[in-house]
Amino acid sequence: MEAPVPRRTRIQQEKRELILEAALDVFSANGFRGSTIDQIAEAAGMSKPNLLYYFRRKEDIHETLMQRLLDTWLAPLRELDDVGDPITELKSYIRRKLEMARDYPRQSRLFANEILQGAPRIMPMLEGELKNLVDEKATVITGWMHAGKIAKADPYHLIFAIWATTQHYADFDVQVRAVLGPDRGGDGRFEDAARFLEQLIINGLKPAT
Amino acid sequence: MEAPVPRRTRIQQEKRELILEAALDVFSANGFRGSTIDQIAEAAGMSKPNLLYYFRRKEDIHETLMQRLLDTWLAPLRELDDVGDPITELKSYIRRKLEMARDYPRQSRLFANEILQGAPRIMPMLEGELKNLVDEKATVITGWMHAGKIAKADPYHLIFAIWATTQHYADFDVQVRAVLGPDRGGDGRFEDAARFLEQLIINGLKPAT
DNA sequence: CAATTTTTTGACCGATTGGACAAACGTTAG
DNA sequence: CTAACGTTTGTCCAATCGGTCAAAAAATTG
Repeated sequence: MEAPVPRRTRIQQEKRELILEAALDVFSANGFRGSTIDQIAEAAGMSKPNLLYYFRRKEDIHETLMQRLLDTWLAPLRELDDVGDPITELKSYIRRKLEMARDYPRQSRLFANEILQGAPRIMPMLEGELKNLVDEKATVITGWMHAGKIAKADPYHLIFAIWATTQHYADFDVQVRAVLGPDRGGDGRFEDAARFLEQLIINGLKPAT
Repeated sequence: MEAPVPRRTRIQQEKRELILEAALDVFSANGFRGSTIDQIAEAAGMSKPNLLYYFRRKEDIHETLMQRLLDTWLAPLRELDDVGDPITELKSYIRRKLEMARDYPRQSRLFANEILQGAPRIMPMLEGELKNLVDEKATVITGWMHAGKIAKADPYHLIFAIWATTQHYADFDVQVRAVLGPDRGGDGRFEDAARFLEQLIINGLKPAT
């Protein structure tokens, strides 16, 4: 019996990483169907048959990419801590998500593309891993509300709102930049967004005294 | 010299509408490159050459769709009224946008797809028509802030936040439904979202007394 | 009715696509 | 050196794609 994922030599490891990096570029910019193996191969600096030596099918590349994505993508929410101060916790969750939109826009767009197409390849993960995590954190947030630390509101829609507003700066980047114009559309837009979102959400969740 | 857009007979009008309706289905679900003329033709109940008799190129269908989209898409923001009560105005803007996400999810996804791919076909509209409208409404909102009607905050990022949170329920629908589960993921989710978003944004913009 | 115009279709075309394959090349261990 | 193994590539293939075209069918006009 052989190991299910051989990947023996060091050169295989490296080339696979190279391909995944190139594929992230191509897939996030053109979607799965809009991307060709040739494009990925060229971006990775190798021939198409050579690429297919490391990943036998186009889908295999995408699948590997999506599996890694989910882990890093949910990391910020995982860190939301039960015992911390609610306001501080929410603030740093927003900040972490915004940093991910700034530093990993390709991953954000890859994810957005997948969901937009109806999540054909990761639906099980959404209904399993993702739902479980959100359920757990929603309970934490509800606890804060019952303790009077923050105003009462639907914790699920709160999480949706944080996802939507932060990922917006990666997924809709060209629109954000077009609207802000050349002056305000520069690097400062993430700082402005962070300030705005913290104010909005923290103020919006201030407990009625 | 002939008219630039003949479209003479009534049957041509009807068939073109039929095609556009089918294309909206297909494009919004698969993106531009992910959609084929055959798919659209089949969804419209006609043969491919017949479809190409009404639209000579695949791009022409998409372009027509995008042109119509922008108008209806910006209508809610256009209605944001200078002289109205700020809180009421913002509330009904949120509600209108959320209704569009509920009633026209295909249009929302078509738009999201286009922006995600870098807006190759509508960039001029973003930098022109869209930017002008947002600039105008941002001035209105800033006026409200200076008048002390709502708290001071960046009006552009406020508009982005409303766009992001409302469109999220169309663009990321499958994720929302997966997370909420079969119980809460039903038709009530838009009412819940409306309640939550109004509370969040209106509370978040309450002027410091 | 017949003549004309509009609509529809089957057959076809060149380009692109995902992928297969065997041969060539490179590397390493004996 | 040489045999074995890992890597790379040129060539090829079947399927699919967007789009053409001529001719049939249907509708319109006189």
